[in-house]
Amino acid sequence: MNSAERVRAAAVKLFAAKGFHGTGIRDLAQEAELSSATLYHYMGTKEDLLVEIMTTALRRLLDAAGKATPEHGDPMVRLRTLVALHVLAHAVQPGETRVVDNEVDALSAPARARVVALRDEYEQRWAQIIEDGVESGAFHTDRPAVTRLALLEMCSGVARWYSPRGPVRLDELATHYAELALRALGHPATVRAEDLRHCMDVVAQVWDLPVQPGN
Amino acid sequence: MNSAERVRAAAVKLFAAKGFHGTGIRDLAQEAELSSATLYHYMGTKEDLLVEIMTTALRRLLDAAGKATPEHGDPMVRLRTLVALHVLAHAVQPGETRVVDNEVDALSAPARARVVALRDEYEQRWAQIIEDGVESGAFHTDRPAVTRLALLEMCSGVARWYSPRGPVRLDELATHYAELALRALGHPATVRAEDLRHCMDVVAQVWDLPVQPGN
Amino acid sequence: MNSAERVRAAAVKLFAAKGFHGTGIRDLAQEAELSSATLYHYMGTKEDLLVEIMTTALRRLLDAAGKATPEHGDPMVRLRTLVALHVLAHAVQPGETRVVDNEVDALSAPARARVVALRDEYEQRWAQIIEDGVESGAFHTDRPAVTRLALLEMCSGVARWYSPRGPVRLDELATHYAELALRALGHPATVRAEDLRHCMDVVAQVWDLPVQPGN
Amino acid sequence: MNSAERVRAAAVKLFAAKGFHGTGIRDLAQEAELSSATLYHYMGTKEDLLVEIMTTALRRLLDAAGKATPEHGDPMVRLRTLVALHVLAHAVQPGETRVVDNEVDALSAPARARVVALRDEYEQRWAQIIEDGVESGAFHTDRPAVTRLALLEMCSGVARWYSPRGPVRLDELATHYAELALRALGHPATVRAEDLRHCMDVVAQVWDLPVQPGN
DNA sequence: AATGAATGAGTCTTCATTCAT
DNA sequence: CATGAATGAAGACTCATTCAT
Repeated sequence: MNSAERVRAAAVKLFAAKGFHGTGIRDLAQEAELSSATLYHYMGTKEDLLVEIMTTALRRLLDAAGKATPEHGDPMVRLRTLVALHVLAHAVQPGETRVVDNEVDALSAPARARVVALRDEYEQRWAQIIEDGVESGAFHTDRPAVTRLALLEMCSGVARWYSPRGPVRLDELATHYAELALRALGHPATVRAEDLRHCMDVVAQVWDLPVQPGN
Repeated sequence: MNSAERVRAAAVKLFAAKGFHGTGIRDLAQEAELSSATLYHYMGTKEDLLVEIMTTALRRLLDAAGKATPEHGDPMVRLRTLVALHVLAHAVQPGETRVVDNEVDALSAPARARVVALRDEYEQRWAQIIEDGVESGAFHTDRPAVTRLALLEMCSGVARWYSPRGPVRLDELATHYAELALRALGHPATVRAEDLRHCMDVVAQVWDLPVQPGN
Repeated sequence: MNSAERVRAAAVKLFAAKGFHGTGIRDLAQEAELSSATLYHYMGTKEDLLVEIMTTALRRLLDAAGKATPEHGDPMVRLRTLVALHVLAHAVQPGETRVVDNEVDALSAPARARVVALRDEYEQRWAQIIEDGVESGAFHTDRPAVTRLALLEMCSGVARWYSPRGPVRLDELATHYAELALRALGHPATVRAEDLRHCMDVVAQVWDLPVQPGN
Repeated sequence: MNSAERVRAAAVKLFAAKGFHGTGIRDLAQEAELSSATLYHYMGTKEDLLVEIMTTALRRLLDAAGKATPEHGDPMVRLRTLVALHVLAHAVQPGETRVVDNEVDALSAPARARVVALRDEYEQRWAQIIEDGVESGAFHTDRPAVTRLALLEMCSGVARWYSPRGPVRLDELATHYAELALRALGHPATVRAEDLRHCMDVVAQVWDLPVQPGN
């Protein structure tokens, strides 16, 4: 890992653990094993670093969502895929996603606008799928917007507690959440690991993970 | 509202909006309409203020949970009550709960230990009810711990988006979430507003809210 | 002299001696006998301090010019008065005027615009008098604009070398420069100290100087 | 223009425009289109660069003064020549002269001593000519030292406003200032462009300018 | 009860300069 | 000849906190 990567990794780790305002430039320097002046060879301002982390994470998520879920088709299939994708993304890069979820308020107005636009674009996918499913009679909920927010929060929460060293494998996690979401939407289907194979492949590709069968 | 209350309210608002580290003593003073020196008549250190806010919020939640849900009895009833309580608490005092959820890392070690102990005590109630429900056959989930965390995150998320000025009334919100939770646990029951009457009374009492029928 | 005044005096002294960029906040603090943090009770930013010094100095000069020289009347009388005023101002507050003359480039664009506007307003007085004198035949110069700039630079230069502890008294200085200027404009008049009495009174009043006869 | 020259030109431009302390090594590098590390192939320290610019400019001025004005002879002729030379030097290399005039305070003590010695040597020429003129009855002033300083400031000021793209040609400028100076010294002579021919030739030679008749 | 004044330690960031490549 | 990488010191400015009044 070179210096630039070390800086970025340090920022993700510390911003996630202590928050943007709780992380000093000296903390970053120490974590990246550089002097605080050298840090500035590899970054603009501290905020630039935050923006870069956030936009990269969100772009990857959007990219993965585009690759994993078709625009049209069975809402149940699309939803379970999107849920699995979201959960896996949060389990696989908990640092980045915690930063995205918690530090939006630390951004200056123009940067915040850009980040929020990306996030809204992503959430629109959820809204569309739920709407389609309700229309087709696959999903049952009398407050689709509330349900969408509830499911999003439920899935994002994974980043706050999941550990790959715990007893739950990634495919189990994804399967479980996909099923929770379908149940919450009043859909009777059961989700099996093989239903999410393509989704896991996309995740492995977008986030440069070694394919680990049974993970 | 007297000075001491204004300080507390300012802290809740700003800690929730900008984070503990993102909020300066001068911000607090301005929000509370006091000089920064005067602030120190009504508080100890900035961290003391944070600790007080967190422990008060958690104690109230525990208190309310004790009053609203019996130790034993039908797990379905207990769960829907606890979910409703949790959701209402987060909707009614979003500032406090966001602080509790987001700023634990800002605490020094000893203070953090105390706060986490309270939070664990509260979460243990969720664990117990889910365990009881699974044992009795009321709930169906093969990963009770995962499900518990998923539901908790889902319900806590309310503090991040709910607004009393939006189209969703509090009783609708509570009912909706209670039903989402039961569905996720594989329970067929439907939840109606009158099922949560007692719970709403407890909330109104514990958080000193005027009882607003139809809210 | 209270703290706020000490800060201002320190800034004038050091900005004049070492330039704005050459003066550190710590230099100011040391000169004002305050800690560098305490400095910020009495000022905004370092640039605010500079702007305040400049605008105050220019406003005083404009004020004095308004009081000492009539809008109309004999150009020779008006010119010798304005020259004397300018020279005295530069001799009496050399720090302020050196800052005004040398540090305009250190200002940010909006602040610079304001300061330059004041300076232009002042220089317009010179232009008007010279124009009037040329028109009336009192002055002779085939490049009034060049002559104006030459005289202004000549007079402003006083701030760079004059010392009240030297052999030249203030009234001698003013008389001498007034005569130099009239000669340069091809006017035969001789200037005597009593011609400048009113002008010196205005200076004493605008800059809060004790009236020192024979100075 | 090679790299070394580009560095020097960048320094003159930026030191003149923003001051020594207001100019960073990175500014110089950008202006010279080099990396900041490469800069150090062509210079010693930043201060060395400043000293070199100052001493070169002053040496040229001294050199030109030696070539243009005889040690003895008619004070009027010598003065008008020296004034013309000074004005032309300041008009032709305004950057260098502004640096010399404004940045002496930025020098360390030993460097300052050397630069000031050169400047004093040059000013001594002015003093000598004025003294000779007063003695011979050609000039009339009761404060020769004050007059000398006034004239020097007047002439040096040219560097602060003259532009070759304006309406005033160099020979006009020189003629005008020479006449202003003579008038200020009470001398009745009129100065014509051809009186300064030799002086302009010397300037063209010392500063490597293409001889542009009518400039 | 309230606050203006004060500050040491801290903030993020830039400085001029060096050096291995 | 050229430069990316590196840094200790310094830059301006803010921090949470205390205390005399």
